[in-house]
Amino acid sequence: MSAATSARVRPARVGRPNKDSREKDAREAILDVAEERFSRHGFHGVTVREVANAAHVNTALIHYYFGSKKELFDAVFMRRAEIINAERMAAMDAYAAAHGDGVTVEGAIEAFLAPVLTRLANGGPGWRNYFALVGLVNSTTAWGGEVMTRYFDPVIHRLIDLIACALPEASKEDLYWSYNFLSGSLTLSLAETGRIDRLSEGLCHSDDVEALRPRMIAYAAAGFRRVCEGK
Amino acid sequence: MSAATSARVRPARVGRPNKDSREKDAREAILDVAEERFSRHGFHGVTVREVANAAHVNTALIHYYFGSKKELFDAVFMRRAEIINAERMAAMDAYAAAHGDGVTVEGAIEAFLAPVLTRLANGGPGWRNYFALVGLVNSTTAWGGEVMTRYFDPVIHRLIDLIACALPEASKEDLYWSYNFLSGSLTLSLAETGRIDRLSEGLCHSDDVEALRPRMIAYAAAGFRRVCEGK
DNA sequence: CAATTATTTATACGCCCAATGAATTTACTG
DNA sequence: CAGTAAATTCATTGGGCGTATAAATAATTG
Repeated sequence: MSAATSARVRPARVGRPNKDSREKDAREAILDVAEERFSRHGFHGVTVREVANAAHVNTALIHYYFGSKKELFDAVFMRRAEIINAERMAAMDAYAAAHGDGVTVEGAIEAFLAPVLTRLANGGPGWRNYFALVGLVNSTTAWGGEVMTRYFDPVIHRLIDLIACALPEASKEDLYWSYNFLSGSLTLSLAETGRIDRLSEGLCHSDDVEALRPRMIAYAAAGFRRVCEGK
Repeated sequence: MSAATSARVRPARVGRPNKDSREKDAREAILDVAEERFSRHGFHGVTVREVANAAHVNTALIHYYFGSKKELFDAVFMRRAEIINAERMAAMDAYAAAHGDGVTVEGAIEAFLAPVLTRLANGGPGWRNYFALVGLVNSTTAWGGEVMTRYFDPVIHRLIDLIACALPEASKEDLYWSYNFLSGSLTLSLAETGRIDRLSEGLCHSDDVEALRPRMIAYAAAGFRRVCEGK
């Protein structure tokens, strides 16, 4: 189906487990390295040779598993998207079920953010790299919007529906624009460019999730209210 | 000083004015095309050949004027940064002078945003491309934070000082985090990924500055207040 | 243990990249 | 109108790119 002739879909765990006692699959090692590189330099700033070397595998192995560089990128993007989307859906469903009629803007946003912030804080470097990649893709003019739409729209519509319950007077336009502002704030925080560290001369740190979390929720909730209630 | 041996700094306008009666300098044409391409595909997603062809110029001419691809990128980034920075500084100075003791969060943010939003709405495609490029760079992990710091820090500190007048109780941390959220919202809007168009199924448009402006100001001001006043 | 299948490596192809330096064309200057 | 300097082109260099193919190696299966 895909571009190249091969691109195997990981058969049932056969073949030798890897020469030098590497604990993970070669396939997973490739994904990890690619994730880290793509998140820092973007799709075009990374070469498949570079990924192969850093993962200690042969270049051809990447094409054996993924078919092409583009398909490798997609595999990186998809791997954790499915996990985090399921977690966010569950968190919002649980919040809605628990509060039914009395949902608040703050509660909805917190449910929407919690899985991401938890993974960001405790998920290890893989998850941090992944979120930085999402932040980068989200701002990429050429194909960023399209990719984000494909992977993340359902979760976002769930959030907007939830907030619409808390703000029944809100217009669709106001809700979408407000979400766009929230999205920008979030993805810049995820990108971890070290910008706030430099700007604040060391007072704040991009990786300080505990400082980020309450401020992000308060800021976004207040913004939604003001835009959507007009007061 | 720079990488290549040459990289001329535009001498006094000599030489032939350009074969096929082109009105602009070749140099400006190169900058315009590079701006557009870099803003869509990032530094590594663009080749100097591609820029040369689109600008109807020989590849070597780019190296004649700019020395290297990296220096071309820097020239693109700097060209409009100086203009917009001066305008923003002037706008905030004027606002501070006019309101002295009675500055508000809304007023400060409006002064900070006004020159950008005006250029975005009425500055033509060059300015739109430029702002999209800023949006992309701002989210680029590898060197984005550093580049933004170098070019835009003074304006931002001016804004934060102004808001600090309106919110004298605010802590530095709260101000910096809030600014970071504002910055994310703004640069995502500038990036014009078409995301909000797709998300809203055509209801909202990324290039609708008149819809963006009042919502952006209201959202950010409310966020600042809530985070910095804690109420 | 032979046959098979999955994994990994070695090697190479064809293409395009950024960058150079010399040659050439154009316009200005005295 | 010759001389000079800027602008532009041409031809080339060396290297890295993504991808393809086939051989070699290792584990599984009958």
